[in-house]
Amino acid sequence: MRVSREKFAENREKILAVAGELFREKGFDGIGVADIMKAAGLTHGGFYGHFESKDELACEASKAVVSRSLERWKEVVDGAPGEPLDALLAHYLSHRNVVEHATGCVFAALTQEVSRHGPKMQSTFTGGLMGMAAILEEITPGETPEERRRKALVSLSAMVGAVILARAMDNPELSQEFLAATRQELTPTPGSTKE
Amino acid sequence: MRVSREKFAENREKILAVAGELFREKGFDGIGVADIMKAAGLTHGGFYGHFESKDELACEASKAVVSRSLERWKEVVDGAPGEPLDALLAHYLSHRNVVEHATGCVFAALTQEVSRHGPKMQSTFTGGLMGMAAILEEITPGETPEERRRKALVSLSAMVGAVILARAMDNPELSQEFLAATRQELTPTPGSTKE
DNA sequence: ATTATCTATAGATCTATAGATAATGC
DNA sequence: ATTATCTATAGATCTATAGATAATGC
Repeated sequence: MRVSREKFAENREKILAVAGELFREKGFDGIGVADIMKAAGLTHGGFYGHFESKDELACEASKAVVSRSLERWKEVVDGAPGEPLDALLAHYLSHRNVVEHATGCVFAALTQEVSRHGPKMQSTFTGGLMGMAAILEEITPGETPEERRRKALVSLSAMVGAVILARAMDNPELSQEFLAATRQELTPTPGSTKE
Repeated sequence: MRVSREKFAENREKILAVAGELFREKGFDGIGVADIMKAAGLTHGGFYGHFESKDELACEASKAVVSRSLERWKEVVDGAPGEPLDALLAHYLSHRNVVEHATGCVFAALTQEVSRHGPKMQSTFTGGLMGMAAILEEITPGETPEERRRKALVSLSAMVGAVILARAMDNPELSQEFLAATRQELTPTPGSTKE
């Protein structure tokens, strides 16, 4: 039951896409190769023609999702009608990003597992997070580059942290409170350089 | 090879202590019952005399670690020579908390897995995080209770977020930069109510 | 007699591979 | 002939249990 070269490449992309969602939803250790392949509409055994191991899939799928996430941030910032930082905060600190684990922020879903998965995974996440920090630096007010860099790292920590904590809450009001508080505190006061 | 009532209780505590460390180090799905029992110096089969299931152990071990973590925060705040918030930031945003996963902050280690482990686990983490937010509220400057509550939730998000992101970095300088930036930005400017 | 622990194992699940199958592309 | 996928399975690991063992505590 061989398929064409083109279909082969298509199947690989499908596996990556499905894995990107299932890993975010259930964690790297929470989903197996067989179930990923089933979700992709393929058989378990076919997997090893595409990837050497589950670990390689985890790295490739993460790289793809991190990369797409960074592009999305750039789109939001570039397409913002008003203040880019306001648009980014509204985009990221959303109800959707709290409840939709499979398609939500990869950093809010998988960062805690990264240090357990070796240097390749760490460098993928480091690259992604530094890309996001660079975007924040550009749109964050501050008197010096150092101050903007500092605020960018703290905003990034607070944004990802707020979504992670919001996801752990046992009631939606508290989740919402984390989002609203973070959005308000990270929004610069107009007419003031000091936050 | 029965042991005394007292030793039985001691064994249970040992299992909880060892599980608390191994879960933080390897994640709930990254360590098995057999290895936890071996680390506690007991046999695999003996486990089910102490706990009904691995899930019950995960809940009990989390509850214990969360509770101890909250007590530690209170100690740090109550025993601070100067500003309590400075002491808490120094305590939490430390190199130790980035590299020592097994004995470091349980929220920085396991929060992302909480939503996948049912309502009992969620309520344990919610309770712990709300306790920490309450401590922060008391020591955070602000003109109204609402402002202090808001700042407490954002500080908590930024603190936990910074440690989580610092742990994912592939080089120690960036880890340190997350800690230093967060510590500096969350420290209130003296003589100003507005941060 | 009760009970905490141990040995041994059932049954499920997971990663990875071997060999068969069948369609592609030279 | 090559190669992408499928079926089937090996081998490891994991949770949970059954039954034996031996020390405690009435």
